[in-house]
Amino acid sequence: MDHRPPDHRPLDHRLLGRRAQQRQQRRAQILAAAEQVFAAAGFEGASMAAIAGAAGLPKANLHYYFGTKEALYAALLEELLQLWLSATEAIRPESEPAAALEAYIRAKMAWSRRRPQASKLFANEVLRGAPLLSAHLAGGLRELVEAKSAVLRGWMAEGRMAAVEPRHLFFAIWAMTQTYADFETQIRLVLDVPALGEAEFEAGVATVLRLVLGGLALRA
Amino acid sequence: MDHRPPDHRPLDHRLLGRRAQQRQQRRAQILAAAEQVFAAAGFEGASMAAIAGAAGLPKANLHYYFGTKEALYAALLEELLQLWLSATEAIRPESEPAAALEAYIRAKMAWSRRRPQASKLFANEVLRGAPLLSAHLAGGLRELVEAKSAVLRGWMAEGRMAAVEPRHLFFAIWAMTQTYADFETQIRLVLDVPALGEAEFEAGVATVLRLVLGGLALRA
DNA sequence: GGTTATGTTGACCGTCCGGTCAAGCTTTCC
DNA sequence: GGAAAGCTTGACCGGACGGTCAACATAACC
Repeated sequence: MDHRPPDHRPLDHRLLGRRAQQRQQRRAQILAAAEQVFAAAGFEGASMAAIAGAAGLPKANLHYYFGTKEALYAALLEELLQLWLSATEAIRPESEPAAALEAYIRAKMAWSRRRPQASKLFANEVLRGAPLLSAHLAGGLRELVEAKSAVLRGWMAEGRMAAVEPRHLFFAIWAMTQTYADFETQIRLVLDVPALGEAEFEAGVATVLRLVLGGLALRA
Repeated sequence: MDHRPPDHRPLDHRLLGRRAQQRQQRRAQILAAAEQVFAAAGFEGASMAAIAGAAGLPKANLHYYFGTKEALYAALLEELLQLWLSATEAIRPESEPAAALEAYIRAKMAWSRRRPQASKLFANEVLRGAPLLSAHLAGGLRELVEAKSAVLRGWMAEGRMAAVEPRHLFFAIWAMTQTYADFETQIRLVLDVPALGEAEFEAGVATVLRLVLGGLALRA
């Protein structure tokens, strides 16, 4: 039945990697399902059975790959934190302040639009006191904020933007942009629309840009 | 042993109300404990046994007063929603825009400082899609936002503040102020302080005021 | 081809949780 | 004083959940 030629390449990397490849695909499959279920139900509310169902795999298989529910959750969070941190790239000393902040705000808003579950998951974890993430928040995130705050302080010293406490400015931008993912339900109900679409995100971007750029005297 | 004089006032309201009084006190006692536990662990993560322990009562007693866990949670949410809504009182047509918005922002910030658990509880519910609150959000909250948005639109038409979409302005203010309660863990870790105190909230108020008032051209 | 390492899976287990209940206690009312 | 109504509580129940395991399947290696 099988007419493929015999394989004479026992050391071929494509063959050697077959298991590793499947292994990676399974992990990604489980993580994707876990993101949906954890975001919708929270850590406690989500069940391994529900995640297994969403992934189309038996429950015991998840335990084979990740050991425990908590380890699966932690793996997911670490993956998402990388995304979270990467959005600050626009803020560099040689950039124009207004353009850099606008790019940053647009990037965060786009993330809220495209990956709302990821944002919700993150919010949930922080809301609970970040039991699995506090080390990363106190480490990598803090360092990043310090570095980017130094850039903003430089711009302030040069008179290129109003003087504010940069870290609180970040808190404000994070809050305003992530609210369109985390509090999507509330925004949807207040606006009386079935779902947040292009128009709502455009209005959100416009509002956040006006407050941040206007508040920092970056636009007349 | 008991030398108190016999009670000749069978119709006295103070006596008639004794049970009702105790009943109300028990309810408040349970609700206060529930607020702590639900905020710390979320709806699914909280157990009736934990709430009972925090309240210093046997678990069966909670069920006597509230029936089910969900009913207890719903009773708590309704109570908190009233607090939430009452903060908008500062925004009235005859007020000065800058003063009204400043009072509103300070009120919301004060609430984040004094009742962080309540804010977290609310955030948790909305994050989950507001299964028990969507009716109130689509009803009372929406009406209130519409009414207050009309006030802001009036000010804009009179040229007393910059023209923005008022509902999105509310989303931004809610997000920025509540983040000091909901994301307190993250803010604490980034700022590298053991707890958010007077100084941190002052800096937060200053930042939010600058963005909102500056963004709306209400201060030079 | 045979042996070993790696994956897969249904069945099972101990624990915890929301909720119930019956028995007893306290207040109210006559 | 005594009956009725309301409140308190320890003990219990069924179900769901995280996690384990042994048996089996597949791929890798010699």
